[in-house]
Amino acid sequence: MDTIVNKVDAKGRVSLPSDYRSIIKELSTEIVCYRSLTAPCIEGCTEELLDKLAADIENSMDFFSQEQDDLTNLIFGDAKRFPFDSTGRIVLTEKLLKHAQITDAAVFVGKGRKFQIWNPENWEKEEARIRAEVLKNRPQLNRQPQEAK
Amino acid sequence: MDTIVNKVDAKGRVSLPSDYRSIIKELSTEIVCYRSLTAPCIEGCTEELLDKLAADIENSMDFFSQEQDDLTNLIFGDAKRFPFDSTGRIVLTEKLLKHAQITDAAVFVGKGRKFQIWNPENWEKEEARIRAEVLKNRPQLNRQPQEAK
DNA sequence: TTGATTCCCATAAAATCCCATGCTATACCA
DNA sequence: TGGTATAGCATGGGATTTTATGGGAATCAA
Repeated sequence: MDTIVNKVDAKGRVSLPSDYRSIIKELSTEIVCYRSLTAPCIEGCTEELLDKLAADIENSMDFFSQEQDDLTNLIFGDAKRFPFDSTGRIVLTEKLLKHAQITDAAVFVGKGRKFQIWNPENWEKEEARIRAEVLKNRPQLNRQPQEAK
Repeated sequence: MDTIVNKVDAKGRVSLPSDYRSIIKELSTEIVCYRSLTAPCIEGCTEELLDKLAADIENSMDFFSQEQDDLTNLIFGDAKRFPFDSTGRIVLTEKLLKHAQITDAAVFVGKGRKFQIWNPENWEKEEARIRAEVLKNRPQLNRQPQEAK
């Protein structure tokens, strides 16, 4: 999936890029979005994926554990269904937009079975950071001679 | 399922958020609420889920244990049905409101197949606590650069 | 009767739907 | 090859419907 920039209008509406939509549409007509735990962006996925995550949590821990309690609170307390209409738009909430610092434009970034929505400038920086990180950790990928330390 | 803040009026009435309602409505027009065992909040779910919870408790513990007895007594002794009217409101009892320290506003927090109702300030603190806790226990989730050396 | 609880209606605000428009990429034809 | 028609998409604006919430009437209980 490509990274795509779409406008966010005054009502908070964004078109879900059609590539993203068509993948989901086989299953349903809605996605689930929540604030990323680790980055200033929105994450989106299908409800199936979220259900699976919940089931994994339930199975991997003691049923009455504090940790499980915390995780389900965090995930389901934040996640919300976003049905998209016939023109393919969803309406993001204030909470999500604020977390991702999105005002009038949003970048969709594919991440396998989920995707992220970023403020365009933030994504630019993040992408640069990721590139630098990858090159640092895997120098064999870098076909340029290593001049700098 | 999101977290949603609604007002509690002088009669103790609260609107059950429509997202919550629509999920339940397929089955019935009422929910079951009880005081959380572990937190200063109200828990709510369908009657079906409560039955399942009871079965889980029985399976996960010695059938004759004092512990199981205590747990089932606590939960079922407390649980009460709350039908919601045509406008989607329920009327919470003094006992529940007091336990959750709720006066004039209540936040609904989704929790998978059940949900919790909190005093807004208490939830804010709880959410912060959970986020910190989860990030601490799962450092691999934390992609923030490690500045300290 | 009095106090409390339940039901019903009214309203404002917010969420949702629908249609119109312009753009872009692709296909098709000369 | 170049030019044009076409279909799909993103986007804007307005109309419609839902939802939350307040107040009051009706019902029930003590």
